[in-house]
Amino acid sequence: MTSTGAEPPKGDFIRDIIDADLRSGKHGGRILTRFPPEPNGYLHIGHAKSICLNFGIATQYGTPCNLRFDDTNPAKEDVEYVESIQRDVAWLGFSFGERALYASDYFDEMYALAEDLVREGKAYVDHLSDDEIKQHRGSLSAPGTPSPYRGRGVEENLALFRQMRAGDLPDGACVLRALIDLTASNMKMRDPLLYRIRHATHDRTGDAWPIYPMYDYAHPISDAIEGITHSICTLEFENNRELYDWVIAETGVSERHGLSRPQQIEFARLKLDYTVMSKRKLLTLVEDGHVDGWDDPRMPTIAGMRRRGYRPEAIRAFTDLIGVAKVNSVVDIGKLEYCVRDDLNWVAPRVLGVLRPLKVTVTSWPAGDVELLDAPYFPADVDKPGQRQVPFGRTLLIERDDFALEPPAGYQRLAPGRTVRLRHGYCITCDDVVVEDGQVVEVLASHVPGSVGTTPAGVTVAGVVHWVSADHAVPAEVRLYDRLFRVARPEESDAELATMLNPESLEVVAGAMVEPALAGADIGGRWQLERVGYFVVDQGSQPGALVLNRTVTLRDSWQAAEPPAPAAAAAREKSAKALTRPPKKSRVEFRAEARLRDPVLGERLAAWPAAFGITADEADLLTGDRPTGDLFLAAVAGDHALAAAVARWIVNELPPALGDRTLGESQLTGPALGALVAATEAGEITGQVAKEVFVEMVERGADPRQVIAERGLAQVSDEGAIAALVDAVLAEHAGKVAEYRAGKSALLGFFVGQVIKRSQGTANPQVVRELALGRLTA
RNA sequence: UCGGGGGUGGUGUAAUCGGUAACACAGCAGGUUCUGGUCCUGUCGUUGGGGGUUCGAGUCCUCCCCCCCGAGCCA
Repeated sequence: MTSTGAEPPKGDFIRDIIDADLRSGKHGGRILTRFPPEPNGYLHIGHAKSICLNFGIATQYGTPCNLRFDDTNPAKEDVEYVESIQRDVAWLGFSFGERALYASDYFDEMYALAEDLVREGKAYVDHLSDDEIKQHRGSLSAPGTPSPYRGRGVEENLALFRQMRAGDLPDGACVLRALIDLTASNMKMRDPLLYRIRHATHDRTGDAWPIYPMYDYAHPISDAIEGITHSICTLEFENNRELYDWVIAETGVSERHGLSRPQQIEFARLKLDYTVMSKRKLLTLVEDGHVDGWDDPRMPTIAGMRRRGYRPEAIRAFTDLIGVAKVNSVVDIGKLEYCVRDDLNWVAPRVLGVLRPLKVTVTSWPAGDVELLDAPYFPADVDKPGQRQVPFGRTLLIERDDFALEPPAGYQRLAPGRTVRLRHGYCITCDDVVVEDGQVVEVLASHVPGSVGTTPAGVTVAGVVHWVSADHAVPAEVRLYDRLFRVARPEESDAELATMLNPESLEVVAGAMVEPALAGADIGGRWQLERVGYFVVDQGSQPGALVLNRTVTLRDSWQAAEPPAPAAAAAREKSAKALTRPPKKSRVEFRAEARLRDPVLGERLAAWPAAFGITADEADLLTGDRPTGDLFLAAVAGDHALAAAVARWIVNELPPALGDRTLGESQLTGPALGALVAATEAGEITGQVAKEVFVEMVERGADPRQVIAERGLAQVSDEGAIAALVDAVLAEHAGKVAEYRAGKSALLGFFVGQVIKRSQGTANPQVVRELALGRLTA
């Protein structure tokens, strides 16, 4: 059993970063996250992922998580949304302190900081129109050109900005732009807009502001003011990170508040099969009447899922299940459904209800007689108390699908002459049927006396079916929901949204009959109709007019054979963008150009393969710049016998050891490298030790011979010494030895690794391998 | 190299330093069962491709391929 979400959250790359920051004391040991929705729509399952991430981290590290509305664009935002968002976050099970926060609370400080930027010459007022600004921004491959207003003096800029703020200027008259770099390859850095004029009434600040900050300005400042440490957002903001850092650095906002600077971290947003996630498309569905509002049970909104009967526990379990990463991916909706079933299984009482009734007359049962049968609300494996009584009489209703005149192979239900168990009741045998217009309209059956709770000897039941007593059952309207779209990836298609909708996403069943226990069911109550599915009592349900929404079907391994999974149908066409993308210049070409500029490099490329016995590929890599080649020459010195090995070291081991450093910044010298390679080639040290020493040579100019001598790193090839280590390791891992002998030969690497580790890397790996192999096969 | 980010079974996510490719979903085959539910068991994957370094590569080097994001006064 799983469910209840008591398991510790899985680790992910974001938590790894946080743990590392905690260890290094980067934020003075503080952790603070935030969830920053714009109140311009309802929250959906994708937001739930972000909410569970941010609030989940907060819970895990024992810190708060801020709910902050990014309310910087009054034209699009509405209080209806801020209310729904707070309701949804709370429903998901998270609290956000005393109250929600608002970016608009920081408008004063944002403005003051912007004035400072102007004063420092880091921002200017631009009068270009939006079209002109676009033109001047250049393109992905062409640099931008300065606006004629870019060189304006500080005083003039300040006066103009104050006019903007005072409301003296009409919408669109001008904007405040950061003065950064119009040639930046990151378009976000080409003098981004900071403020625009909007004479609009804001839900919270009213008419106090005729100007509003842009996201790229407001967001980092809001984070910094609140002391957010890890500002988690989705992948499409990767390009914004440079600007995020610029705003925080240039305004000095963190320092002004005595706080560490927040770090933006991006993760892949959630995509789900058979639905759409963009607010615009969801809004279209609502506005065009394809669904019944934001909380339509087919909607992927939190409100929709709530009305569908999902519990927050299931949604949290789902977000745990799918994890967090930087890879764009599409989660199949079956995983969500799995989580919902796995959750409901433990909490939903079982009752009987028939969607499409077929009349059964128990001819052996006296008319008017009613027996009350005890029926537990939960099966034994759920182990929860509670039971009710279900009335049994002469006239019953069973599911139309549970009777077949000609049962197909494997059919475990009622058919002429067959006996089935009525769940919690008697076994009945079909004796005859009444047919009208080719349709079976009634089954005539006889009950097996004494078959309640036990199956009498000699009776063979074909299966168990659900039923209700016709005289006692309660009518219900049952709404069967299915996936909203019939195509797996509607958002990747150019087709009209409406044409991709699943016409069977909602089927209203009018004539359903459920057992009397459901008559007074509370709104929001979750039930399992046995063998049918999980249901929730709809908010529109009334006494005498019961309405049930199907939350999710039961897993059905019987019908599963019918609908084949259309997995392959989701084949994607190459994107138009990818087709027009210009080919990238490769590193080969880059090195070739360097050699064109510097003839010496070209000469080296031509001469070295023959001169030193190295491959053409190695020569290519060695001759892309001077320092690399110089290092090679210095290391080889006069000893050409070492040349090939030196080349391999420089090609394969130098880049990772260097990391972000350039060769010039490292402490590595040619003679030292030559000595290391010589020692390695001579078998004085193992390759592993050599790599470790190499790192120290790069980092602090260590002398290889000295390090080897001082630390006793000489290679050990003595079989006796190694054998002792091998035996010790094998003895310690007797279980794995058995696995190895049972055929798991990949374990050899594990044993070798253990022995080498134990020898501090000095054991001759070939000898270790041979000895280990010998012992294991002995 | 326009810049940035990615590529592990059908799906999602893992894999300390280079040392057993793991967990879950789905699928398939069984078992248990008064729900064709639950539960249990088994089964299915060598990491986008080539080359290289290494005793050993998902992990390091290299070449190639593919995908995503970026030119809103949206967020």
